[in-house]
Amino acid sequence: MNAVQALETATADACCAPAARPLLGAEDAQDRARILKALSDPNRLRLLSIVKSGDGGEACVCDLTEPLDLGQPTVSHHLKILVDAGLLSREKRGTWAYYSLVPGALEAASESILAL
Amino acid sequence: MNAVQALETATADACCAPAARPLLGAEDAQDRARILKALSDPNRLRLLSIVKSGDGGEACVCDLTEPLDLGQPTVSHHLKILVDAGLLSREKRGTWAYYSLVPGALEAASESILAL
DNA sequence: GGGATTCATTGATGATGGTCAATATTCGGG
DNA sequence: CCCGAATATTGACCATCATCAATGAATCCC
Repeated sequence: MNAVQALETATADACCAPAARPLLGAEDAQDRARILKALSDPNRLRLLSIVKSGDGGEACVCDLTEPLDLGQPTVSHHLKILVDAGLLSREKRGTWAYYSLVPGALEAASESILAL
Repeated sequence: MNAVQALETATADACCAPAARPLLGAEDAQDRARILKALSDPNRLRLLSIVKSGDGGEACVCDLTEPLDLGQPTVSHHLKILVDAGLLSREKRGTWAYYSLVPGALEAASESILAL
């Protein structure tokens, strides 16, 4: 289970609870912070933006290296962080690796802020 | 102008643009990342949660130190980060400092994720 | 099969961040 | 005016992070 999946189960649990004493539990907070940390880098935000608006909702690494003015290893590193956070999914077709948004992941992250 | 205010003007500019080449500009990305970075720590999320649910929508430092199991200087440090990010506001009454949510700030942060 | 291409991984480095102990500051009360 | 309480600030320490150069792994094409 990746980070976004953990987040969704956690927020589902919290939806009907009458807000006990520690309003936001330590574990829940850690789950949410994990996702938000992946979103807290400007280059990663731009990566998500490019992927989201890419043709077919996807983009390969070669499309992402140039507009960010970063080295290819650095871009791969950021993409890995986004995949590990459950925000992006990776599909390898031939020599190329195509990244696309995980459906609902950004909405879940957004909700984790509103539902504090 | 704090970080949330900069974020609001930036997203307002982007709302009607036909999405030029660099879909999310470097400066806009940096503004959004600044807010999200303030939200990317579990203890700060819990601080926001406690403040939001506090009596009158506010809480003083003495109410925040114990439930987080952190030292008082650390809590003050986190609160300063949240204030600088434009998420919390500080009002000193007597010896106590009361923190409260800046209206619309969480909603703006949430939107900065959805509007990638 | 060999070379070229695309991407991931490793290792290193400088910068940033979270935490605490100690100290400073500000304010109310006697 | 001085004392105690609440909070902020400073300095230090260790961990994490963003980045790059170099290398490795997988795939396609001739």
